[in-house]
Amino acid sequence: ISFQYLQMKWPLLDVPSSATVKDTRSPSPAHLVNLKFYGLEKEHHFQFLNPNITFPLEHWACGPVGNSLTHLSLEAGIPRPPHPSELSPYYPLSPGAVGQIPHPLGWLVPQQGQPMYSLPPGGFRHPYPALAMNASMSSLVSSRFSPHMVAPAHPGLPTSGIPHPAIVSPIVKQEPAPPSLSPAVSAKSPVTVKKEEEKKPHVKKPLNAFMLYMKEMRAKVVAECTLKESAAINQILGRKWHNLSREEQAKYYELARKERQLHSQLYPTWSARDNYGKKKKRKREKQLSQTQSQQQVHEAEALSHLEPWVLWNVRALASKSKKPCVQYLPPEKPCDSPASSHGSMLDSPATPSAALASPAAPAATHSEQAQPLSLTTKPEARAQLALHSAAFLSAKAAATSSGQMGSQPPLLSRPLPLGSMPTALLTSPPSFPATLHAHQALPVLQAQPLSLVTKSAH
DNA sequence: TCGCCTTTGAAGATG
DNA sequence: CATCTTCAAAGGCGA
Repeated sequence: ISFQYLQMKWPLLDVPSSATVKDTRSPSPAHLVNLKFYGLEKEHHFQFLNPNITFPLEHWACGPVGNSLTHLSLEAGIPRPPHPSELSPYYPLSPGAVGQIPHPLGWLVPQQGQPMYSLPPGGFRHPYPALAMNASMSSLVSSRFSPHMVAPAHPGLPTSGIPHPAIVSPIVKQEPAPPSLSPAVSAKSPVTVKKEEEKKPHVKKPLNAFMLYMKEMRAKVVAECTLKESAAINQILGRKWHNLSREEQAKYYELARKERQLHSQLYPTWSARDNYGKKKKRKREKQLSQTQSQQQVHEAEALSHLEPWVLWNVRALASKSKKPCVQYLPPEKPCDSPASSHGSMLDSPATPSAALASPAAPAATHSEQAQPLSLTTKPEARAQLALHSAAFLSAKAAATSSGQMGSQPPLLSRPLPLGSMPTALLTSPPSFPATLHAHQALPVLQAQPLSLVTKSAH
């Protein structure tokens, strides 16, 4: 099943011809089924699927009543930004003049109305003099990447002292001459070192493809929704991301790759590790307890004699131990995409090393390279794909809160006869048989609308 | 005021 | 090597 799914979903895998590049989310049977039951966008119908929802979803009026998210529909009406190679009004110089580091996100500018990498009030001196500078480069670097991590090619150049948006440390912002720009001091006391450590600017991680997508689309989604909560918006964006065509996603993967590339050039010594612990988190605790809960589930599942619905209850209990949180959206339609983290196994672009190893390939072929779909997809991932169903996703949504499931094996690994499940539990069944197709499962779901989806409801 | 929520992806950490 | 954890953005919300 999983093999067929992959083939349907990713024809390029076996036939990497250009003809197959288009419409990669092409009509697998599951898609057709989804379209049949969910409409062109699953999101259109969530209200019908979840008639009893009483939480935030209620005031989730995005656009005209009845439309819900209709016009959030991806392909419908949301203009795609021009490819970097197309742009330019905002960045007059040719990419080649940008020190071989063209602004990877320049096309976002006209989209957002304001530059993604905007110049701070008062302007900004280019922090990376080694690079040829123009408006494009300047705006890029000025927005997110701290200049202070970069060893100046011309140390003598005056510093403006203008704060950099990407620099988190307020101390550094007020520093006329950041430590890293100062001449090396041969001997420093531990105190001094520590002090400078604290002053060390916080260079943020480069945005990944999804983050770039969110950044671009958030405003649109927010504009069309009354709901402003980012958590909700992000759920929408997550789904929209999955609904993007492979080519559209490829754009963002490519941009992200360029971001990383640029980032690594700007901050050769920077490591993601540098930012570890920058955010104070209690999340750690929560995730640990979540892991423990998952462990309980697995332990229970190890008891193979348990009926599936018993296992489901076990899972429900495990989920209770988590902090209540709201799911703003109904479960995702089945097989719409691999979904979630494990979906990334399919959707992800080339590995960083591969991506970096191969410089920007011609657009035509690059999109193929940019999202190669894992020929190396792991067996368990394929199994997960095969087992995905609307119900499972529902269960997943209810039982997880932070992507833990993304790396977990499917909770149910054997076919589950629907008849064996208590009717009440059908409101949120753990899974359908792997052999049961979505079009078989969905009517059941509709007949028995999924129960609600706030985790706090339990 | 701080951290959580929520999403995906990249990368470091861990076993 | 596989899995887990953290952090990128965003803004409302609760403590």
